[in-house]
Amino acid sequence: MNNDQIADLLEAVAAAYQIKGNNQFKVVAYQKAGLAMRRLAIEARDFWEEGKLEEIPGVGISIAAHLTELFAKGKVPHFNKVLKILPPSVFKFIKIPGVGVKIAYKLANDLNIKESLGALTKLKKAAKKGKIAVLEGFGQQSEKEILEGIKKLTRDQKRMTLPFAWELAQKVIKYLNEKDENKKIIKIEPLGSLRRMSATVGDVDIAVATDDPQKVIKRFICFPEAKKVVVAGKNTARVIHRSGEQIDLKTMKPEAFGALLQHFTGSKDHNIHLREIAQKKDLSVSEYGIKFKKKGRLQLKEYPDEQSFYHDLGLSWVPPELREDSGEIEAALKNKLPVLISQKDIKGDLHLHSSFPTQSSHDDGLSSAEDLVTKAQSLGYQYLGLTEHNPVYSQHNKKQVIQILKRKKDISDKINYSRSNKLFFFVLNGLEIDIKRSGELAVPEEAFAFLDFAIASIHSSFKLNKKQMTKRVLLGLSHPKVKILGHPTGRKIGQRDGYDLDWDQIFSFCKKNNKYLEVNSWFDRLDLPDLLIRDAVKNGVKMVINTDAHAARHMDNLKYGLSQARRGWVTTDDIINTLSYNKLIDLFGLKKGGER
DNA sequence: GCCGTTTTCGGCCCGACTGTTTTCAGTCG
Repeated sequence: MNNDQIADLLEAVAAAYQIKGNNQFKVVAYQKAGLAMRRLAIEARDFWEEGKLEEIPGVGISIAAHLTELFAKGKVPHFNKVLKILPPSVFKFIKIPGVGVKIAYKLANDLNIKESLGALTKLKKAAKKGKIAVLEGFGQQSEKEILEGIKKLTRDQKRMTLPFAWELAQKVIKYLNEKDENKKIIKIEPLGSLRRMSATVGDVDIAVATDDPQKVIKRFICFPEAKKVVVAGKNTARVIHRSGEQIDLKTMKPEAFGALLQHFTGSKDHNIHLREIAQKKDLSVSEYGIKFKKKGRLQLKEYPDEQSFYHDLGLSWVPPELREDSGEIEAALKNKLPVLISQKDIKGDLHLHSSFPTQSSHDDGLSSAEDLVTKAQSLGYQYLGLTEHNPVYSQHNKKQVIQILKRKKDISDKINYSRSNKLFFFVLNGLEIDIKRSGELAVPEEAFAFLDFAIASIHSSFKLNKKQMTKRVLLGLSHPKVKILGHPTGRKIGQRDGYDLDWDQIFSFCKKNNKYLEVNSWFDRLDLPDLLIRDAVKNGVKMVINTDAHAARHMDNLKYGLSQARRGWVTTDDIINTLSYNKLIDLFGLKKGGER
């Protein structure tokens, strides 16, 4: 059983306890334990094998005992007994927005829809026949909302990738700022998972600090790419973008903007933890500010910015990317938050595809090597790595591959030696090489002489089991010229999960042999994922943040990989492309002496 | 059921919204 399945189980038990009317805190405890499972980057089974289940936050003596039974025997009779009271359809119903466990349970029983299969269709039918409105506790309105909820559910199941949401938000912000002749917008910021730079985003939420909310809202609902205005209220508005995505705007007077920004940035768990801390100090926190007890009465204090808000709770300001309640609050209380990496620390991009034709089975890039260099210089970099795909191995013999790579090397040599050294810019000649199913690299040994370094990546046979896949990756990484494991999990957001790897083995191999895990910035990869980045940091494994650009303009995407690194608590020291050119080639064993 | 630099017992986040209600329960973020 993997972590997500265990989370499903624990949450189902929580739901059953809720229906049974058990202690609500017991219910919450199971929900928390479920969430903790979803957050683990390492399998809970591994914790069990090491006897460390109780080290998972939210897992205590009792749940640990149940999980132990689960791993040892494959089932937990106690859970099965508890779950018997819940018809399987309930778990379909609670996915409908506006329907929680209680309502789902009532619908399942009163309408006699117990099976999971076809449950939503049956519910829809019942609603259309007016069978819900007549149930006790329901009415016309709730029936209508359930119908709309089902519709929304089918539409909403796909979350946006971070880059899509980010660019949409920037468009709205730019539009609002451009038309703001009277400077009504004092501050404007994205909110929620978007501001926290989570890899996927549900809705685009934007906050504006202003003294004239009506003017801003009037402007907002005229956004040319909006196809529908849902609501335009006094302080908030909602439109539907032509892509179908929802965009919310929230306004607040500048004096109180800090608490609003903080509250709606979340995460929910971060906020809950903050309020627990506040409570112990006899304070009460909300989106309006902090209430202090004064002479027995509560008095609200407002905050123009987040810094002063966090300060009054005894914390240093927490970067949004860290606000997941995964240790950042404890660190902020001790003023020991890490200094996160930022764009200015990046000295080069080591995963770029130029238009040089390597006769690969994958895509060539669209921009010439020279154009990539120009772009890199405009970004303030000192170097870049040209890493086109290897020539397709089934259609080239050794000699042909070497010829292609020789011509490829000429291009970087020409750039490196034809320019004035005063420019202080260098091209590393690399290659992105497929790791074949067997673990072999897809280029002949002799070809490596023409390369400065290589990235090894998996582009096929994703379904090997964990043991085979780990062996394959480690074999691929073991060549001395291979320095980087490209997009290490192989996930494609919204399309496929990553393949199964034994991360403990990968981490210790990388650390021992100076191999570097890539944080790939491509929009639907964002790979390594944030949780694994955090684990890599904890294990002392160094990484490289690359764009995998197939055109010069894609080199601007580095911010997305960077954001995932920040979510993984990454500092400059953890990332090798923050090194100067000389230090980098030293690390790669390429010290050439002389002017380079 | 979990958790602890005031606690191993006694607590456990806050406010808004909504619909079906006669004073509130359920859901959401």
